[in-house]
Amino acid sequence: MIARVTRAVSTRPGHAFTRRSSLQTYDVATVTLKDVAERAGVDVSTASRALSPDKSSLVKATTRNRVVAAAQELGYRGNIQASALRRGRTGTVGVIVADLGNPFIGPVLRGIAGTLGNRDLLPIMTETRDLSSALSKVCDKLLAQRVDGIITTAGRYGDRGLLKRVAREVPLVLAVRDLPGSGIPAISHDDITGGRLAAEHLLGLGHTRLAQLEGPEDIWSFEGRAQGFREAVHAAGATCDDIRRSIRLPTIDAGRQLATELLDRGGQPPTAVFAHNDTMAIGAIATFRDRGIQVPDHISVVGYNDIPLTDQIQPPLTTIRLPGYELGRLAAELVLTHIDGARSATDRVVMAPELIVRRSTAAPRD
Amino acid sequence: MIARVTRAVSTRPGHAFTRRSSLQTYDVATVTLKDVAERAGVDVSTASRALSPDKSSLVKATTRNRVVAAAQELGYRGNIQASALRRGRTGTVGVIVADLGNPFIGPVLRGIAGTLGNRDLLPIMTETRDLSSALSKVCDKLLAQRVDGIITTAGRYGDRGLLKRVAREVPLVLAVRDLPGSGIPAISHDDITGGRLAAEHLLGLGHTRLAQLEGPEDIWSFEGRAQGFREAVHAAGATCDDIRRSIRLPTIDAGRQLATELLDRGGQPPTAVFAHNDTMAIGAIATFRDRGIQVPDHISVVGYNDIPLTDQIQPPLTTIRLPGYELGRLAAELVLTHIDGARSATDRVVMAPELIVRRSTAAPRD
DNA sequence: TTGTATGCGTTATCAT
DNA sequence: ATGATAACGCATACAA
Repeated sequence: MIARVTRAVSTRPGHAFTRRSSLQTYDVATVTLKDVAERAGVDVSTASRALSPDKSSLVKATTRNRVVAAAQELGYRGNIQASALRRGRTGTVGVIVADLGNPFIGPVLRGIAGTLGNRDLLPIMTETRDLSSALSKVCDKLLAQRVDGIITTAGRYGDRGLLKRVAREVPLVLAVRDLPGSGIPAISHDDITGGRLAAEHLLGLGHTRLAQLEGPEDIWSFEGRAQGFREAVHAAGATCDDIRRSIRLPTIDAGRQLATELLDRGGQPPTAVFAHNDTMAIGAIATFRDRGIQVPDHISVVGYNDIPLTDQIQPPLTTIRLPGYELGRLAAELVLTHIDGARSATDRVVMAPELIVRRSTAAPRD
Repeated sequence: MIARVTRAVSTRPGHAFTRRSSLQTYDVATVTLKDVAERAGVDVSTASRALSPDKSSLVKATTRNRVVAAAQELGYRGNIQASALRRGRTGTVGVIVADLGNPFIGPVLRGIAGTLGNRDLLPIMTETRDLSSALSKVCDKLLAQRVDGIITTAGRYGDRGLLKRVAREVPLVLAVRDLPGSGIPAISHDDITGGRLAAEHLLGLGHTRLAQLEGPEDIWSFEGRAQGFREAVHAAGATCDDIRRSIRLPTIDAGRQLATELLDRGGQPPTAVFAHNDTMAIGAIATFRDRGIQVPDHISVVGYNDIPLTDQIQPPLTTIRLPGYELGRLAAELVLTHIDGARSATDRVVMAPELIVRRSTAAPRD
């Protein structure tokens, strides 16, 4: 009944044997197409055709049924590795994220995984912690795995050369973080407008001394936000204090650091702050609280992303919504069309930001 | 210089050709071991040995260097599919999670990915949304991918049969959610003690009318928490109102629903509530706030997991810490030892919970 | 409609 | 220390 039993040993790969570890015994009794074919009384090629979704029409209904039945009875599961070797498709897509700890990434991953799953592809997940060295290694690994495509949310400007090279080998899609001028397909988000929305909201409330806590340099999303915010503030004749510092990841801790720097800078403190993402905003609020500065009474704070729970913190955070799930979904769809070799009319999608007003912003006191 | 150029066409798999989509051109100029061998002037078998970490000692230093140089120059990247087919190892581990949207899962995934990466394995990620049907499909897919092992955080009691079957085919490790009596290796967490700690904390504050908002049934973690909490409460002679309802995922929304049910139940409301995880706790607090019930003044709330940001919400949440990163790391290490076929003295690790007291709990008013 | 033959890229065995 | 060779499981061009 089982391949392992009816077959000579010779150079058979290790996993095909019943293996014994401490307590566990694995019956990796690999049922192959050959076993199915034998049981159905046909040739492997016929069995292959019968079980292949798009070739099964080439085989007579009755024999097809025999084959399918045999496969069922034996519990046959195609060997994707072998199939991949033969066809040049592995059914996997590499997914590269900068920081798995960022709550923003959950919905994005769900969007990706769900969409890939509908097409029977599986995501291989990797994290770079926003280190270029890690990105390089990770790309190598994914390429060695012969993934059918790659989606990355971890591209910095400095990675442009690397990613362009990767894009020549395999369909590559940038998600969240664009790399303008690279020509690499991207599903991103209009960060400039997002920054502008944040500024206009604060200006509309009457603020004139603003500041922004900038995310890591070298990353398009943050540069766009900075630019949109700064320009809108200056256009209104208000002042904008840019707090930038070489932080690597835009975390709560980074938010605390930048907020501290802002306060320690001396001079008139601003009455409103734009943090380049929600976690940094939360860190900043915590620092303000520690220093006895009330939000929004003494200082207004705007975040970015609208991660889960931002509406539950105190005060609920005013922020710019970035639709993570949808973005992940679109990125996956885009990489799929490229994998299919189809033309895509929409190689660059820029999603619209939306201002979510909650309680962390208010008119200035004076 | 490149395989594609110097080789006859015949039945060559699709991906080996330069492929043209809308704007993009892929040069998947697959450099094979054969190319490297030719360039180095040796046989493929020698090249293989030279490049294999553990066999490279069998080859003379000078030839090894030639091979390595040739590989370098050609940009050779081993084809893992082919290697997998031959050796029976794919270098991938399946990771199954219930809900990618749960912030708790980020650290766990990081622990897993990091540990696997150290050993040059890659995680393949899947989500079940806690649906048994999805789990079954996902296992099939992973098995068809011939993953070297599987780590799952998504096992319910009803999945025991399925998972036991899976465990017979491939090293399987349960993470977070144990399946007592299944004999499947597990890295879990002492949920009973966790529940007890929550109860003792509240009892110690003087509460006598308690309630718990229970997570989905059929899942060990939640059953353990429920049991530990209930027993400790009863042992102290206090009353424990168990709010259970068939929710599927323990989300903010579920927390709201259960809290609403608790309030609408009539009779004396409890003065303290134990929610089976942090997101449910946050939902409950939101509902209480909507109803004008202050936390902790009118009612104390304890959560579970200590997800990121629980210390930033208002009031900062008292909770039971479950060390996600560490747990993921241990799960990955365990699956690695089983993949290596080594015996593991520690097939069942139960991590200790820790009470984190913040501001959402206080003595009852009366 | 089905069978035969071949090769995908790699590694293990055997022989040299 | 190295080379020749076969086989891993599958899918396709071609013949029947």
